[in-house]
Parts: sequence; structure tokens; C-alpha cells
Amino acid sequence: MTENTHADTPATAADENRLIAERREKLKALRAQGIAYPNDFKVDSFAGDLQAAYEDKDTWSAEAIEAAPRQVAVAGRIILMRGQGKVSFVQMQDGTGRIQLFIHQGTLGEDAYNAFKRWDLGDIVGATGTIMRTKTGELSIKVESIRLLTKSLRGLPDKHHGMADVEQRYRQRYVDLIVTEEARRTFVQRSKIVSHVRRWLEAEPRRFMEVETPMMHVIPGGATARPFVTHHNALDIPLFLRVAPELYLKRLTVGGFDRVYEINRNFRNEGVSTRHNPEFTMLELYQAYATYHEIMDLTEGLIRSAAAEVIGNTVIEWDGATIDVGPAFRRWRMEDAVLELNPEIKPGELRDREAMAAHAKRLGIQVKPSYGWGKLLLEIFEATVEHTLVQPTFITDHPVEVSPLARESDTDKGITDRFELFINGKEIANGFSELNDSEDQAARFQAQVDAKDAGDDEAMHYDADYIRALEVGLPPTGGLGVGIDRLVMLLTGSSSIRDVLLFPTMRPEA
RNA sequence: GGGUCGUUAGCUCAGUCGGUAGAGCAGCGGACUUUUAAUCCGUAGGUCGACGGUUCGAGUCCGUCACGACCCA
Repeated sequence: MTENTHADTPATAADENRLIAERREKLKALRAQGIAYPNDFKVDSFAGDLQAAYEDKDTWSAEAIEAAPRQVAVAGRIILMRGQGKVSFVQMQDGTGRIQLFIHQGTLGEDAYNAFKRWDLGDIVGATGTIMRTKTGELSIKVESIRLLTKSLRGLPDKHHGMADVEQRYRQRYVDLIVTEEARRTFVQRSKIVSHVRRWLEAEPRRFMEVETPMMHVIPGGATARPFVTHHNALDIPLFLRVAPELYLKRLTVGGFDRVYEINRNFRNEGVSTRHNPEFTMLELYQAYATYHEIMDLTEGLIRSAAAEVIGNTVIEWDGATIDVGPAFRRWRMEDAVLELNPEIKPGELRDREAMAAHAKRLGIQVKPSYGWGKLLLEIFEATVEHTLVQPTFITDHPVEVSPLARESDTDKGITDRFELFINGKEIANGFSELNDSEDQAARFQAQVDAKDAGDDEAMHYDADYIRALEVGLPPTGGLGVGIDRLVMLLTGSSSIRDVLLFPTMRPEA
């Protein structure tokens, strides 16, 4: 057998080990034969398609398959090998699924079979042969030729325990996707959900148009959140990664694109948790001549159709709760919800700043002098109501104080035409009738600037160009924001946002 | 930011009362012509996250730090 010559094996990584060194020796031998990284293998079939085509074992018995011979060329990664002397079984995985390769020395020839025997788990191979069914009924490819297309230098994780360390699963997602079927399925689902959302929004009668607006803002706006800052060298100005696309999308509605949406990343300079990632994906849409009631209808329809068409069921298990997005979502005014779950608060106290401050203190909420009754109402809502909202619930009619971009109610001053959707205690969506009164918006911006001056570093900036756009005229418009990551969490039953982000933000490796 | 838990072979994990580091898988050598986590025989593989302390002696006890998970703010 081959002699080990470790002395001239280059170490390329700190975690280089003996197993890698052994594989490097095999790669060296392949290089010497001039067949290390071939690039001319042509694939004509895929594992998942073949499994589906021959799924019916009665129609496609071993004899029936033999009577209708089919020649295929497949390629993928070796994830399991069972050698048995002069015959071997290989589980090969491609982008669509897995299929067994039946490798017989007599069919392949002795030299080719011996070469194959030196390959490792994780190697990527290309094989040609005919479809067959083995004695035990497993669909297989009787291999006539097989080539090593890419040598894998690193072993795969334990074949039955997989990758248990979640940190490694996030850091080395490329390995996680090879060995964790559930992870692969979640990201396939995510792709289908996003694709469905686009098709559904663009279909009749909705006819939304997808647009792309700046990710780098001169003035960060559209949400109360701390931004990331960067610097543009040529212009010598600071630029802010966007916290929301809202103000640009509404500029487009001013411009006459009166049904627009954008699905893209937002960036907020905040902590990392099972519900938060510094960059996250948001759907925002704006529909002229719609009110927040119609936007609630649209939100419901969007989520219901995504569940039905992508998951195939409107009933979803999520973190121990059984959630049904099939029936109409409850719509509950924020003040009513707070009153119902806080019997100590009397209706007359809701808009009394001092009474609400006393209730907030009783609940252990830190009350800042700048808080008005609106902010206190929101704080009490978050402390006492939010976590109880398991089935889909629209909380509506938020205070003006905490809704700087939403239209004030015509009938109830101090309250906006706004809603937030909660499912299983998590905020999934936020929408409102847009504030299109430029003078009101100017006053709201000024209030935010005053709050910022008073030390609130999440408060908004004054965006004079946005006011100019409103002065040109924003039609009456309804808007919506949906956290796509959280929607995917719901629809895939994932309990951490990191399970639906391919590469979640992590501290750099030590 | 606070609390709890974790970090041991390439992977998954044991490690008792502080006394010379263990298993399965993967690897390597061998047997095996229909396996399904194949099986069987043999074999090699360790900076016990890092640093410091206690001790005759530390994977184990104490402290600090790093990274991660979960919960709370």
C-alpha cells in the first residue's frame, strides 16, 4: 500500500490533522495521474427526480425496471458507503435528494473498482449506469463507470448523530446543509415562501410592482432604531445602512407607482437573539387608495396563501403552540386589550399620563420623564398583553406618540390608523394608513428631533426631502411591513431566527 | 447588561471521591458478490477551550478570560 510521506504535506490550516493529511496524500496521487479536478462530467439525471419517477414499487418492480432499461448520468457527494468485498453500496446526495449507487467489481472492472475503494465519505463523484432495484427493494443505479470529480479533504460529521453543535452548524453552514436534512428543508421552504410572496403580490387583482430602493441612506429613516454607519470616501460623508425602506417607497407612491413592494435587507444596530439578527429581511409594500383595514385583509390573505400553498396546511406547530392562520384574524384595539388584561386600569385613565405612569411603575416598567400616555400604553401592552397573543391577532389603533409615520384617526385624536400582527407572542407585521399630511409629518419629525436631542438615540431624523415629497402630494395610502424571517420561522416551525438565516451574524471565531 | 449551562480524539459523547484519558462512528490494515447506521478481526489517534491558583498530584476544585446555547432585561 501507499507509504505515508507526511514530511512534504503542507499544513494549510490550524486544525490540520492526520485524517486531512491522509486525504491530501490521496489528492497528491490523483494530481500525479492528472485526474485531480476534472471538469467535463455531464449530468443528465437527479436523485430526487429518479426517486419520484420510480416511487410506485408495484408498477416499478425490479423486473419492470429491468424490462425498460434506463441509462443515467448522476453526480453528487458520497455520504454513506457500505463495502462488501467485490460489491459496494454508496449513498450519493445531490441537490434534489439521495440515491444508492450499486457498484459491482465485475461490471466496473478490477482497476476502476480498486481506485473507487480508496475514495472517502464526502468525495464528489459522477457515475453512469442503469436504473435497477436491489434485492431489498432499494432504487439504485447499477454503475458502469464512476469518476472522482472533487476530492474532499475533510471528513463529514458523524454519520448518525450529524452536527450537534449549533455554533458549528451556523459557522459551517456548508457542512450543516450536507448532513442536516431538516436544515436543507427549511431553506428550501424559505425560498418557496419568498417566491410565493412575490408571485402572490404581483398577481391579479393586486398587481404590485417590485422595486429596489437605496440600502445606504444619507438620513436614516422609516423606523425608530439605531443604524449602522459607514463612510463614503469620495463624497466624504457618513452613510447609514437603512433601518427601513419606508420613506423611499412612499416617495415612489408620490411618483405614481401606486402599488410597490420591496423584499430586501434592513440593518439595525442592536443585539442578537433568537428573534433578532442585525441584518434581516423585510417585505414592505404600499398601496395607494387603501386604508389600514384593507391592508389587514391583504396581510391575512398573504400569510394564509403562503401557508396553504407552500406548507400545504393552515395549521402550524410553532414552539409548542398550535396556530391556525385559516380563520379570520382577531382585530383588537390596543386600548381594549390593555384594559381587558389589566383590570386595575380604568378606562378613564388610559390617556391620563400620571395615572398610566403609576400603573407602569407598579408593573416594574422604567418610566422616563419624556414618556407620554401613548408610550406608557405601549409599554404596558408589551409587558402584559403581547406574550398572550398566540393565535394571529391584529392589535390596532396605536397612539400617535409611538407612530411617527402613521395617519392620525379622523375620529379619535391621539390615536393612529395602525395595526401590528402578533402570532405566538411575536410581532410578525406592522402597517398603517400612511400619514400624507406634510404639515403634520413635519411636526412629527420635529417631535422626533426633540426626543433625539433629549437623549433618545432611536428617535428619527428630520428628512426635509421627504417632507418636500409629501408636499408634492402622497395619495391616501396604506402600507405594510412583514418580517420575512419571522414569517419563515412561523411557517417552518423554527424557534430561532438563526435557523432560517443561512449565515446568521456571529462573533468572529477566536 | 444579568443568570444558568456547555467547551474532552476528525465527528457524537462518557469520564465516579482529585491519583497515568475511554467508547461508538470516521480513519488505517485485513475478510466479505445485494447492503440500509452492513458485519467481523486487527490498529492508530489527545495542548481535556485559554491563562492563573489550590494541591505531592487537576479533565475533575477555585478564579479570570474567550466562544456558544438557553432564559431574563
